[in-house]
Amino acid sequence: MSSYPFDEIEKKWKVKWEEQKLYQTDIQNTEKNFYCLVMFPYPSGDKLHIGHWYNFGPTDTFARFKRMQGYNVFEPIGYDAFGLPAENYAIKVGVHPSISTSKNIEKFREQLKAIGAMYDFSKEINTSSPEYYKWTQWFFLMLYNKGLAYRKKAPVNWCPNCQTVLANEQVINGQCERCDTDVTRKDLAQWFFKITDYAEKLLEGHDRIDWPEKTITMQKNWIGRSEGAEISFGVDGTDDKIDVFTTRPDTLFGVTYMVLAPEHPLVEKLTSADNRREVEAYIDKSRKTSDIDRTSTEREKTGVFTGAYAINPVNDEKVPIWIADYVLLTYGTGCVMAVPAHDERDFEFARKYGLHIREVISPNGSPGGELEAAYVDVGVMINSGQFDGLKSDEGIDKVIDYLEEKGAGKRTVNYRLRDWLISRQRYWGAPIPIVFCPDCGEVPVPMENLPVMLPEKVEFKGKGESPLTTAPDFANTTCPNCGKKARREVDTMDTFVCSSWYFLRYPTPHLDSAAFDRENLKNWMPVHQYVGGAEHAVMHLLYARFFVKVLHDLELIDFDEPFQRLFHQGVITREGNKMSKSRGNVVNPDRFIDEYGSDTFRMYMMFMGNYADGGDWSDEGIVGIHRFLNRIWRLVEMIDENKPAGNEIERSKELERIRHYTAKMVTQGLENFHFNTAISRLMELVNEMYLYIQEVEPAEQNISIVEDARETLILLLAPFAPHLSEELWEKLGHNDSVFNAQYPGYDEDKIKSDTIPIVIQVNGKVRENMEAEPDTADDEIVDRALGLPKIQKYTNGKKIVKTIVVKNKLVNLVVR
RNA sequence: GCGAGAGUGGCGGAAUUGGCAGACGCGCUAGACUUAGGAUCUAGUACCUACGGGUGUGGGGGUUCAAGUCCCCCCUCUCGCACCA
Repeated sequence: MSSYPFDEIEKKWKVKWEEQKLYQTDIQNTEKNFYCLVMFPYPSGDKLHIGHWYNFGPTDTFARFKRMQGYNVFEPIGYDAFGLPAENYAIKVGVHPSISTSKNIEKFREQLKAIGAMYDFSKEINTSSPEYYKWTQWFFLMLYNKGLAYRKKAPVNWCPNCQTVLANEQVINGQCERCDTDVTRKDLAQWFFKITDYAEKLLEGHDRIDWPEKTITMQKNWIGRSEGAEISFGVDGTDDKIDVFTTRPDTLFGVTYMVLAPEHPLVEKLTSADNRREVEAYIDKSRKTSDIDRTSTEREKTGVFTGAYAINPVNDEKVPIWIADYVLLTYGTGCVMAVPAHDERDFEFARKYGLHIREVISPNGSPGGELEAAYVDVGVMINSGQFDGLKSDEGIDKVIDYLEEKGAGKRTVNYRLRDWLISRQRYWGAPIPIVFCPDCGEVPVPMENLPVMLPEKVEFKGKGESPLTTAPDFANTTCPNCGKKARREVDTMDTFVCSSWYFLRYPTPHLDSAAFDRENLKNWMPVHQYVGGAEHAVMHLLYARFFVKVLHDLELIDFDEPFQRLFHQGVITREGNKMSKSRGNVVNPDRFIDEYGSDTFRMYMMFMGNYADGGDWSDEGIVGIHRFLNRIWRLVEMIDENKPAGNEIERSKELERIRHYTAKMVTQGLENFHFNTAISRLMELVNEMYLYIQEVEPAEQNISIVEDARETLILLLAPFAPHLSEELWEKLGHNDSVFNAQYPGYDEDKIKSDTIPIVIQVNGKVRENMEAEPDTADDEIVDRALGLPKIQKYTNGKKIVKTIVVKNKLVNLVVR
């Protein structure tokens, strides 16, 4: 295929842009700033894959568009460089993570440059550099000092493959988010961030950000706010209390038994001698059951009786206390009051074990006899003492009021969200700046001693203990408080901690007096446009919001949401299948960049389909875009070689109309990330220009319209195909970069044509078309339509019962 | 199981305050140019047709002058949640 010299052009402009420092953003600028951000990559040993390109290429097109619209655009890039692959590589091959990581970053940087994006490489970030992780540690201490970081022993998620603990968010369907290994439980002392304190603020902020509805819903569900009451049950024959959380206090009179999670601390104490063996066997069994099995809704519920009884505070009734593994220790108080008549799970359980079922909510106010299934909807309270006859939804409040009066319960809000477990038993992460002193206990490393440097010399064994234990110089230290011998914390931080604040660092990546520059961030934050994968909805995107809200509460920043507008790119498939190494259907970008150039490659990705939906890659499809760019290249040449020299008006009208229409549609398309249709409109403009220069002799061609169309085309193309457009712009005689040029506007009046095609239907079927002037009166349109021979064929001898006119669009004649 | 989204030519995909279904591209067909062309330019391309038309947006019903678009039922796929008391 003959081709424009893309190789030469792309090389030429990459060098020129770098020489001119075209993309170094003036960070001190205060007006019309635009912060356009992509989720920074993990620099793996592999090259940039197509998913990176799909995230970065189209986003750069958007950023360039904003720049040409006159914004001072900041488009930074960096490396989320701490993480497991580098460490696993060290275990396998013996290359130190710091070496492999810096090598990978070098490679990545070269690849990123191939995209031809406006990255300001002078603002690059590397989360694994001490210059950066010093401030990650500072964040830890800040949270620690505010009581938002704490250490506690708890049953935690353990990935046997990664040999480390995981946060709840990082367990997907009972499997490790990274490697899909089944996660197990371990009792370990671990560090947590108190994100639960921010549940309410995280929910409130959702109303003020322009994010995909789906992502907001996922966060809301993850936080899982529910309103209800905490109710205190006595334990028969003891002074113990069992607190339960319920959203249905209106069903309190229907409680016929209680269920505790098997791991609940009270179980040991409550269990009677007669039941002990059975209870212990059950606890043992449920410990061995994996979480995936335990939380499967398919599985039949099991449980055992403890031999103890609880006292219902509203009616002093004695009800048996059971344990069952469908009750989760981690939600609410770890126990539930069971109301089998009005809860499906309790109903199933009661049926199986022959427990009593008492109806207390009736659909119509009268008892319904034996229930076939749990009735969970609103109804009228019955068998509920003084509350009988109340509508159950009103009863909720009344019952809580009564309990509060009696001191047996209170109104509460419960959340599904758990605190964020941030410690990891791995080497390649930011060390947690804490020292354990035999006398002083847990002591934070003083801020001025940061960073706590990762030791170089450690053993990589992958044994489930932090490799930092193998560095005596690191692990053994002195207490910052009393100076005695002490031990350092050897766990490192979850890499999601590093990525929770990187966007604050980009404008001032080398600042050594603070993590970020508060005054400067006033000009840049919140990020105006953030683009990245949807898989981070309840991980990175929730953590980053948490960090920003904490900083805002501490009055260290002046905004409380990090990302104003968020967009998730879709996933690229091949022949309808996800790309994966195991399938062997991965597209290697390099091959296509060699063959067609990076302009073609990035533009084809945008043309494949809707950006939010992803698209299906086709080795053949890409030639369409390559042809299109060639067609533009030739078009510009052809116009140069046969210069228009006339001013004809008739034929050029349509060209002029399309030029303005295209500018409008491309502008709107880019604003909304509709790259694919924007490119289609550009193609239409090119097609029309070809027709014009072929149908009209150069001597007749309207100079100003052709020149304007050509210039507009290049300007509109520039965000999509930056190298080619820059070259063509230069060819047109411009000295300055096309990216310093102004984005073309359009004239609405010129988009309107003199006549509009009107569709004529008879009984809803299209029978004829005609041209009419815009806004022609309805009567006239109908008269003209009735006069057309083809229409008369359908109306002759028939009665017109109704006429519908849609202005400037169609006429429908209903005949009988 | 629950929730959300999607299903349109041979292919990727356009078009939803209801108003010509299939923009744009791939592929295919024809013509032009050409020594040649897997380059380029132009035109055509949903299906059926006794050439009058008729039928078509996963399937079946409905509302309407008019339905890919709205309503009801069903099928398939994708994503999210999965005993959250």
